[in-house]
Amino acid sequence: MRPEELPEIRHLHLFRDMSHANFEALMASSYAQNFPQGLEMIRQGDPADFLHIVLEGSVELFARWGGRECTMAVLRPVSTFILAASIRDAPYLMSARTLERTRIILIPSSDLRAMFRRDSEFSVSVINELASCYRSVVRNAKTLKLRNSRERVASYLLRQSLLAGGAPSYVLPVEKRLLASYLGMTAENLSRTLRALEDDGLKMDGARVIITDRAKLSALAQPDKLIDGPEMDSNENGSGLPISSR
Amino acid sequence: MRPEELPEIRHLHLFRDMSHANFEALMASSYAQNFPQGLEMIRQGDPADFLHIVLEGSVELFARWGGRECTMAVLRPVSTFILAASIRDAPYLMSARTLERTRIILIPSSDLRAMFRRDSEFSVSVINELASCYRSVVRNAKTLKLRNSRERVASYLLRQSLLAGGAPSYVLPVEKRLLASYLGMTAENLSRTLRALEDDGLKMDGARVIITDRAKLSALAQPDKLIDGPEMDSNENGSGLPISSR
DNA sequence: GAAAAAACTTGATCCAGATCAAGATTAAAA
DNA sequence: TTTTAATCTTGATCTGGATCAAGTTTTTTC
Repeated sequence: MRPEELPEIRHLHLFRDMSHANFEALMASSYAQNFPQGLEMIRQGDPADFLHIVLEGSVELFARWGGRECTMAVLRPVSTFILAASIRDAPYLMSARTLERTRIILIPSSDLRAMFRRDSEFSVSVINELASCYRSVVRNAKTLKLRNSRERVASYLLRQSLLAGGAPSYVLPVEKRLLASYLGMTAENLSRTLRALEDDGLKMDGARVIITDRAKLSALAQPDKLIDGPEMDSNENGSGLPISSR
Repeated sequence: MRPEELPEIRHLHLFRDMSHANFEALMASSYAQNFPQGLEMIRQGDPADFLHIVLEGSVELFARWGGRECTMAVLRPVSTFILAASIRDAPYLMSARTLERTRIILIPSSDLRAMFRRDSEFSVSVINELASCYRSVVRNAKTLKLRNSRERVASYLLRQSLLAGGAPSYVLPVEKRLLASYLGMTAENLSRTLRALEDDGLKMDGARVIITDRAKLSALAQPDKLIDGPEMDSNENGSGLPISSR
């Protein structure tokens, strides 16, 4: 692990409150690994031996069942993932693959578990992190059950715009194919939906999103604090396509 | 709060490992309340001032958006709910209403937060509980995104059968109307789907489920450990219709 | 126990979104 | 660059599940 990487990790909510010594100890048992693009580094069902941290690149969390597959989240630096499984010492519920060349830190789950038993500051951080992640997934489930696909698309685009500082124009952070799967629809249907939204204040130019009439788009998306956030605690994000580091 | 109730609460994973004194302290600041049937005791968006525990009766967690509404979980004694919101000191993401006359214990969130900062045994329990809940919701999201409604119904029925000790026949623990909403479908469609499953090893008699050909039904449901459980740790359940106490 | 109000079922119809099938773009590889 | 392989778009069609509309059964209330 490179020395300049430590502060980046330390800066995460999960680690910023623990003692220096304990942080060092945890990092000492961890190691970095570089993965090429498109590598399935975690297979659902495998034992969760490591907590993962993306340092560079990006990672897709996805789930498989039968022959089907769907995107559950995309993670970008710097964020942790697969925390709950590491803690429960249980099998991964999701698989993970790199979307590009990606650098990952691996923290042995057993060290992690030992650490929060020892460091009560850290255990509080773990609690907060897990609670945030939980709320993220609940939000996600709400969107899936309460909104139709057009509403999911519109609210996603508005949320992204907020994350881009309220900018009326920005570039999609992921391929449309992937976004479609994340939003629970087919790529074809996303394409059509984006086109249809041109009557409602949206313009697409390739991967560029241009919000031409925010009021109109909002009327359709009906963004809701209890689904789309933001969560008060600035940039937690738990796990959502909502890109951004946490 | 009645004295005979304390052991029931103490028995929950969340509380069984903390010191006697701390448990007593937490209970001292808590109080019980009885709600009539059909009362909306929690409204999404309200500040999460209390951790709730169902002692008697049953509670539906549901979400609203726009005019729509959907069931997210049903809780039965003895289980806690709305833990993550209490911890984050954040607004409830879901509403809750009683399905019958229900007795609830309310633990002030601030006391809860103070306690896990003080009692490290307790903080470990909170971590485990949250991690379990998280995994439950992820499972739920997987079912919603990967299975169609017939598959969700079939796998739900098989899961319930397992919870009933593998019995080939049991009574649905909730109204069909509610089950339908939980499974992300309309009541009409659930009705038709149950009927259609008669070709696949299922027989309904009112609220009674009779699995006439488990192999056939399983072939259709393709039950999966990573979606349908069980989670190793015996009866966690986080939040799912899967009834059962935790 | 009768009346009223739910929950449930069944049928007819409709529609959002999936699937199938080509093209059109864009990106990656040679 | 040229070639090759993705992703993305668009159109045509199909279908799972929603919606609408009665009935029927069960539960609740008086």
